[in-house]
Amino acid sequence: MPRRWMAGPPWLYERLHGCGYRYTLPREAVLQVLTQTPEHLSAEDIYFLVHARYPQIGLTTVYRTLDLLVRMGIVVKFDFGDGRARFELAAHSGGKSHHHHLICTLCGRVIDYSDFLEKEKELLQTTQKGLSEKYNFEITDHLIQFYGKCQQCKNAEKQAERR
Amino acid sequence: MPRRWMAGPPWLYERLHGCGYRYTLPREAVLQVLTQTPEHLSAEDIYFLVHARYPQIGLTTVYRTLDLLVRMGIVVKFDFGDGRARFELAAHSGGKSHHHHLICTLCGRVIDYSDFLEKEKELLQTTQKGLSEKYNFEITDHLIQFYGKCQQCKNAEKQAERR
DNA sequence: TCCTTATTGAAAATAGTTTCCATTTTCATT
DNA sequence: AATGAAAATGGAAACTATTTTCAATAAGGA
Repeated sequence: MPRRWMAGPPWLYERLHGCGYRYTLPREAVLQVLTQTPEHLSAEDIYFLVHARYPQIGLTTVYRTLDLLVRMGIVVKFDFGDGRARFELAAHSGGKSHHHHLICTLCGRVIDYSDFLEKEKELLQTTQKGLSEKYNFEITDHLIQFYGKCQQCKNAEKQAERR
Repeated sequence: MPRRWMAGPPWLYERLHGCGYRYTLPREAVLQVLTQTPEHLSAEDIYFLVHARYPQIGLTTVYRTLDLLVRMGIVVKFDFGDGRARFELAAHSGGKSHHHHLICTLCGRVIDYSDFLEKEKELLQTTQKGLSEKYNFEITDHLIQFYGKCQQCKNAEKQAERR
């Protein structure tokens, strides 16, 4: 039976119970933050946002909850190379639809894009098939990221040159 | 003038001096390890191998040296998601030719493969062009990795099921 | 050889994340 | 609604990879 404080996605209760997990406030609060904030939040970001509304929820629990949600496939964990993990809601759980990331190596900015995914799908299919045959390796996931210089950093560089 | 102890790649001296850096024993030792060991070594792995021959070289220096070599483009730094960086010699510096990585999410094993790179090249070109036009983002690098279950882990799973 | 400056090594600091453990909470069963 | 077993929590401490600090050392141009 749903709780009075249940304000997150209505499927969470069922989903947790289906896997033998309990429905708790921290779990709802974390998921709510991820649902309402479409950015690439770090565990600490999420902790602050959760903590603002529920000060009793600790950082440890946020980490544990994120880990659980990732294991359940509800949340996706990314590594943009700055030493801390980022989390976003999986597409099929109400998150942004399938997209990739452009990462600026100068300022760390992350740009989502969802163009050119057709080519990628092709690549994945070919590769997946070939590799599973050749190495008997079962691909379950992939990571495609592009690194470079964003518009803002390029402009800043030009400015610096003029002086 | 080359040192008596120079045993690493002969171009290292020139390369370092060309960038205003000094030619030192730790730098040579680290590069020598990377040249002789085609695996995906962590900083600590490299430290142990270097330390075996030159016990006076410290871990800090290994980190610093790797950082320098990465910045110079001689070494490539990877992140396979296990919390520590891995290093390999860049293809144009005598390392393995261009390849990608299959990462087993169960045992952490990393398999190099260099098939299916044509499709990837196509993808990169299309994407690079499109993104630089649309977002004014200058792509300088990319990361493509596949995750899944390796043959050994699949077999182990089957074994476990039989019991 | 001398001298400036880059480089080094050891120890301490840092940062993100995980573990420990006593307490609290969930929820199936009374 | 009360009970109790097991799961979940929070805070502190631990842990791990990496970085910084700083005094001592070494490189290499003069």
